[in-house]
Amino acid sequence: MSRYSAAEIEAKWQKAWDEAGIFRAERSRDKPKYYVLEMFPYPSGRIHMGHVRNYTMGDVIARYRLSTGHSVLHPMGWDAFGMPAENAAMASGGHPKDWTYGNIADMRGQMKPLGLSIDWSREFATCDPEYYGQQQALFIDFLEKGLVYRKNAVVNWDPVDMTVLANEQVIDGKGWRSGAEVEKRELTQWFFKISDFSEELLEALDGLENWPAKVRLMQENWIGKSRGIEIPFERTDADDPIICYSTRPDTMRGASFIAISPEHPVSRELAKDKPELAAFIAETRKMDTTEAAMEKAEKKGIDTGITVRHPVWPERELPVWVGNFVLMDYGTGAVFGCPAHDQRDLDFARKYGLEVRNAFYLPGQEKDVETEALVPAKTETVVYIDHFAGVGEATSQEGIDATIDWFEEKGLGTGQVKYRLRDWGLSRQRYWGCPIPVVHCEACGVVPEKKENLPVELPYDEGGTPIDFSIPGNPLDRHPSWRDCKCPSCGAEARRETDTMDTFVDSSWYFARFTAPDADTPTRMEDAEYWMNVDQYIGGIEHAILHLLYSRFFARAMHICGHLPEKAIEPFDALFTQGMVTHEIYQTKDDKGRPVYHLPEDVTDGKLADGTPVEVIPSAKMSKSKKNVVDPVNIIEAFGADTARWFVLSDSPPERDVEWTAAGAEATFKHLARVYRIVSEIAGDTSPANASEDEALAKDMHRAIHDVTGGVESFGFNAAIAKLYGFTNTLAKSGAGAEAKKAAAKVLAQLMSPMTPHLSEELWSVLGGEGLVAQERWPVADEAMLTDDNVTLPIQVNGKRRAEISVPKDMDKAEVEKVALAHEAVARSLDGAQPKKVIVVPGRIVNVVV
RNA sequence: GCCCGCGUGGUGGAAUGGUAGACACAGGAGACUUAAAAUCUCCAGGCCGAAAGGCCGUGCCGGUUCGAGUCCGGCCGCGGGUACCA
Repeated sequence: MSRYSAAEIEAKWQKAWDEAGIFRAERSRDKPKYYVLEMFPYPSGRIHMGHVRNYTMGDVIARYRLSTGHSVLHPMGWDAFGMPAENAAMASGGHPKDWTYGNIADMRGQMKPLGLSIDWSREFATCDPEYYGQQQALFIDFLEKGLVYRKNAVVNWDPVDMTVLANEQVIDGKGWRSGAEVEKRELTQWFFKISDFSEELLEALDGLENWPAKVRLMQENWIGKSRGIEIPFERTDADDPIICYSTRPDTMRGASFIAISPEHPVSRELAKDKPELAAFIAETRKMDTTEAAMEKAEKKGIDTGITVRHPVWPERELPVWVGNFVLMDYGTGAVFGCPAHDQRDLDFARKYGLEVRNAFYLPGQEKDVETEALVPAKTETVVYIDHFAGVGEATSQEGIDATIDWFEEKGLGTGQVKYRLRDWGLSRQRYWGCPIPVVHCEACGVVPEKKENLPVELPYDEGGTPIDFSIPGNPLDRHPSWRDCKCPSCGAEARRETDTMDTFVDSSWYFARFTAPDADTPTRMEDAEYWMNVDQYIGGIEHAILHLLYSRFFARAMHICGHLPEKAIEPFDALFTQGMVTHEIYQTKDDKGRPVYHLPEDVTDGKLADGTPVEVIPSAKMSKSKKNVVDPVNIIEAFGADTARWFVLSDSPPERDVEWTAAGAEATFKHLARVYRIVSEIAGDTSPANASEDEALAKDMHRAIHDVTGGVESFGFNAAIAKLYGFTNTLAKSGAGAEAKKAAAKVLAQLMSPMTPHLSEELWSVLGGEGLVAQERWPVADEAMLTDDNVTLPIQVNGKRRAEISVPKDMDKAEVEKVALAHEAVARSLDGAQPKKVIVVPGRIVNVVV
């Protein structure tokens, strides 16, 4: 008997699968299809444990479906455009294209030893001109259907580097490289009309039954449907009213000011003659553009000096303020402030000495708001104070509805349904992305490139001179031979659009492209018809909103343009969001108390070489800066892919984070070596049959089939693996005859095969199995073998467990009650008291209530 | 700030509202061995107790229920997202 050599076994079986070509996805008339997809990786250059976990989970599903007789599509590609490639080129010379394709080759090389059941013939990268050319064709189709348009929008502008910054590149309001204070700048940019689909994207969430409820809820909140009202407030100094939007118009009595956005036309107009207002607006332009920064920033405002009339009590004049917290993008860019019923308004009012006036009280608590705003839930009952529509005691929702009705009847306002979801700005002022295929012509305006001229390919150099990425800004802007072109419509001199597309565009339709990666149109209908939808999509929870929402929009838009069948407008039938892989970090503090991280190999017995004690912090997200990255390549070299695969599946439920531990990996290897040993022994066993032992083993085997199958189908991989440990232990100790043991061992090899495919092939062949276990039909549990004649019932007295009885499984309730009450431990704990009630849950529990 | 999660032994975790701690790691005891490694067997939530057994226990406080890790309300801590990181 030889010992378990992962390296040998894994190379051998990967070659066998390759030669048999069993993972090539083929359309089949007589097999059901199954499309399993993991979110494709960004080619950073190294695979990490998170990738191993993600792709192993997908592989378990893909291999399981292969063995249940499906025609499986399990592809892999690269989300290859993006900032890091440009940053690398900026930092160390070189070209984003070379950097990216080099990384792809490296990562493919690191990934292949994992033994994933991927159809590599379908591989593509989003930076392949064949891919982004089709994306440009989609853009032109979207343009034709009115799904894309141009408007102005603000970006982060670095005034020193003269370049647009991503939010990530803005640190504490300053440019990450220049350190200059970042400004907002307005540019004309392209937008997808995703907001036209707000209602549809919201409603369709209900149908996504196999998505996590939390993801659907996050998307629902993101789309943010609200019913409110637009109310014009008459200006005392001018004709045009200021229209405010409110979802809580029932608080109207408490309105004490109105606040408008710094971008509001009225703000701009008034700023012309008011330098201090202009200065305030300029100041707000220095803020981060992120929502988090805006919300957390101190709420500031400035009195414009103008006033408006309260729409219900026109004698009340309300001051108009410009507030840095009012968003121009949402509603009308103007709100009325009701300090008594909104904490932010209250803080604002206290700061600037504005009036605080209640619109309602809580029943029986008639007191005015002082430091804490009274913000009732919509279902909560309040007592309105001289409500104009005569509402007294009512829930807030009733108050809101009555208010909206009253305003509409009087013609003082218009009920409105609004969505928080904004249109998707796709323009990026960067090189390494998909060029937006339009041309700007002085005579014809914005003209789409002709489809026969696609792809509009990124220039690699400029007339043989390499592009210089060390100069900040978009190199396409200073690339005349690419930028200057002829108008596709009139042929006059024109300028190519130099903005490229957001990388979210690339990842919004790749799943569709995988169904026909060689097609000379974005998709090929017959392939899309066969393979769509993705039956199981797997990826990180960090994509719960943007990527998934954009993909849902894209699928709809592609359907409208005839690139996807109607059934594919919700492209992902089932979604699973997996957790991260974490690892402990080794930390000391420098003399200023800042953390310093250390590599594991520099730490011995909790100390550095110089004796400094090191603090060990568990469960930190793996990152280079924290020096806690475990490279899967090292693990595969030391223990083999099967060990890495088994470990990332075994130690935590898939939706939760898993902590990588060296000890855990070693223990996994020992376990796999043990299975190899046990099965090798069984293969040479000749013991005679033993009826009762054979029967007992068979029962355990069917139980294992049942539990492992259930685990694999419901993403209970860790639970499935626990069952496999149990079944291995039973098999090792079983006194059954050789035939029964061999049968059980073959089933063990099959049940393990989605997780440890190489070892399973080896076990299968050692046991004399024919062909590849990867192609073997998945075993089916015999229901009759799963039940026992007797059940063990715990007996509780007042909810505390006191005894246990074993009774026939079909014994009737009265009989069970009798047996339970007769139990000595129950009698002791009753201590002569008469039970008030006895609850018997058949097959579950008995509870005696005293 | 706002939205969404998560919190169970020394550790990772298991548990359709029904015996909390399956399975595994680390640990302890033993077998085998000249010895070590490897392997095998057994023990193991905490406290009290010789044992039988008892009490406590799923982040904290409260509620619903015959029964709550699980459902509801309120806190605390951690994580993800927050529209130009992918």
